[in-house]
Amino acid sequence: MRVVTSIMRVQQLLLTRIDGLLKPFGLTFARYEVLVLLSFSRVGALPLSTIGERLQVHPTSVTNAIDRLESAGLVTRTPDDTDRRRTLAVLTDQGRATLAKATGAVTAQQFFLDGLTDDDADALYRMLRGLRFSCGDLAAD
Amino acid sequence: MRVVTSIMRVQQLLLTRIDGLLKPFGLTFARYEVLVLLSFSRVGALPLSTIGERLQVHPTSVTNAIDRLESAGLVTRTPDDTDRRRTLAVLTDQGRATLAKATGAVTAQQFFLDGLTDDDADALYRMLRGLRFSCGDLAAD
DNA sequence: TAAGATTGATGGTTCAATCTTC
DNA sequence: GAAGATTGAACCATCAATCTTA
Repeated sequence: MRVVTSIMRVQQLLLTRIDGLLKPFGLTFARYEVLVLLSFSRVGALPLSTIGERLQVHPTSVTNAIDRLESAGLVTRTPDDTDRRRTLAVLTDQGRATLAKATGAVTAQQFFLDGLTDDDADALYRMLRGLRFSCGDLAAD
Repeated sequence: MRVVTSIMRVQQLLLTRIDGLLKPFGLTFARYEVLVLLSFSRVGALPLSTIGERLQVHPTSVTNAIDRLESAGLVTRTPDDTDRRRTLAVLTDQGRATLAKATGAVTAQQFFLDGLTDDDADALYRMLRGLRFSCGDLAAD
């Protein structure tokens, strides 16, 4: 049970820390993840439903994130002609540029340097992945 | 970086799962933690500021949680005579009873049985604790 | 009927500002 | 002035209900 509360605390600490790093770019971690996902899709465009599946979040969260990214000019909404129920989120040039800068700021920080070695980080990742599976998370990074 | 996103996912999965277990008792994990903390204090009463420090959350979160716990009749607010700036949250008999039932429901679940051994869980806890320290969390459970 | 997206509601967190009391 | 608690605002997450389209 103490493991559970520890995960909650660490998540909170990491989130506020990362959000602080992303704030100068007008981003939060949630929106940053969307940009990263779009940049991985080499077309730079993805249906909102796909974004929700990959990030394991509710459709409402995707709509909210895209709303704000669109307001900031980092993403545009485009109808999908093959299936007109779908809406595509398209990464703009400005979105790609700010993503590059934001990634630089995030990766410049070393969150684990003080406490963990590379081997420990790897072991930690594998245990967390095991937890995700046992909680019913089918998506593996 | 994948460790960070994994922590976020696991936290989300665990939270929705635990919240689901606590819902029949009219509780959430945040409010459950407050009740647990109060029950540990053998007087069953704690200043709101102390609750915030122990749980590492903002004063606003404590006010919010106590508001709802008080509405449910699980806690009462009492002024502190020694320092009248402070407000004491007092665990009621009903609060103690629902806490007992809720704890039974939570501990009946084994979140890690599928994926982790006891040794792994212990190693996981120690690594998470290391992360907390390197993030500036001085409170150790 | 079902899938994709949106809106409105609720609960959680934080911050900024305020009010009372030390 | 500083500490403790509260209020109002902002953001992120969920669910329930709705609307359009397959």
